[in-house]
Amino acid sequence: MLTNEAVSSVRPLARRPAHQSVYEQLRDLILFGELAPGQAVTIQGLTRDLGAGMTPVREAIRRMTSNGALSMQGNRRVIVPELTESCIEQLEFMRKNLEPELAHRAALRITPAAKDALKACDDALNKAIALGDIRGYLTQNYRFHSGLYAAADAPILLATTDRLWLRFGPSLRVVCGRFGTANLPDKHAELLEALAAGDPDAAARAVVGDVEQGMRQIREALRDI
Amino acid sequence: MLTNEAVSSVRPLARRPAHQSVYEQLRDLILFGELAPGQAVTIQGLTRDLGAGMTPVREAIRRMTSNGALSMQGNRRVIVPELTESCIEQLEFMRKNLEPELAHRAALRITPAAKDALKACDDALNKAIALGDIRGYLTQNYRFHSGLYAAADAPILLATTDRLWLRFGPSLRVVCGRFGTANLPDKHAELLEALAAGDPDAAARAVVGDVEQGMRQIREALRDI
DNA sequence: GTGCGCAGAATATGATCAAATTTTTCAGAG
DNA sequence: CTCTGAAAAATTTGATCATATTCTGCGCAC
Repeated sequence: MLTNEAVSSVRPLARRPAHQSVYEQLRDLILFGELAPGQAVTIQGLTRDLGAGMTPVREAIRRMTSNGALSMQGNRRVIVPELTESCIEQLEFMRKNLEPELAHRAALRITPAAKDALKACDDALNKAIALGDIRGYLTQNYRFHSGLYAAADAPILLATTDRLWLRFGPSLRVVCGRFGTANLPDKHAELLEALAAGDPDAAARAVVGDVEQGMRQIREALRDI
Repeated sequence: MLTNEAVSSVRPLARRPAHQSVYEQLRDLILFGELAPGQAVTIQGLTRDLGAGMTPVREAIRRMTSNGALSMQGNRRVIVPELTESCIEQLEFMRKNLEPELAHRAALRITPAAKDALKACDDALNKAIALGDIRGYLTQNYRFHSGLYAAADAPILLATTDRLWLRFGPSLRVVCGRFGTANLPDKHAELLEALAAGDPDAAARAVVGDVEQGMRQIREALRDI
């Protein structure tokens, strides 16, 4: 999604700034469950792990705290926040307001090429599920939703939704560790059919179902821990 | 334990980090229309204006771009974004989803002391209107809404709403410059009555009205320019 | 119109200072 | 003698700055 960020395709030869690259690496760490909820994130740790200088790392951490994806304690430590029941409820409320709307708008505008890309993404997702590849599942699932919502041409809704995903990203690994990736009934097929039929309302309904299913699994996984 | 308490109470002026202070100053500049849409924001300009070092300023700017309150161009310039019609539509959609919900929740939980504070805030707001004090009007209006929503005890919804306000903040000065502050029919009184009556639905309706009114004025003001 | 510096701004580094945490030390009670 | 717990040293980490480097935009010669 990355709507706030510079579009590299405008100038593909320009060397990307380090802070940008660090930010994206940190984003992936959070989004795909490489960082555990409650874990401390230190500047010097990231400079070591990512091989970057201190300033770019600081900026990336600041951006992430601003996104709510990291939280700064009263003492100046930064941790990956743990989701409370209240957080989950708020995230579900917002997701159910935003993502169906994005799907609805996307269904009205999506190009055939983008539909094909989504289909390919869903195939890769199913393959990852079959292989028990959690990282692959999380990556493709994000790319699927991200690709769909990008077609809505609504950058502010998109950026806001992205931030929500960053909030529950760290908990997804826990969910997958608990349930595996096998028993997830697939709302994506329903969504792809709605897109093929050009039915925005059906697309929105499919996304509502996907969101409800996802948040229910997060809730249950965190309740058991 | 006791020694730690003693030490921290002896020194109640816990020095706030500069980057935090700079961020808050920058936030106020944006929120209360001190920065015009389209205006360039430079690091060195802010270091001069705010008397801060470069690192804290850089971090504050990064946080703001991450909030969508500033936008970084492909080249490494940072500007205050101008609202398009599409942006306004998205902002209105989100505000009408979020702010009535916050008001509803706040009405269920707000304490009498907080109600009094809101009333005082509304009085100050009306006084600012009477004096034609635009800065005071913007400040009190933000404090009124912010104070109400804080009572909802929903930090994620609150943070998201705050970011929306940052997006249209720079355009408010234009609105006030065009219309003055006199002809704003007051939804706040309606809201205060709903709070006094303990009627969450009425509070939510009042906020819907306030949002519609505010966004309509932004739309009209920007259309005329 | 194209290419070449030049000024200015942004990026990034490492040093330095300050704060917090962890480890060590040590006195005294049991 | 050992164990406990708090004070103090040591270490880790964060915050800030000065400075070097890189990039962009613009003027100017050709």
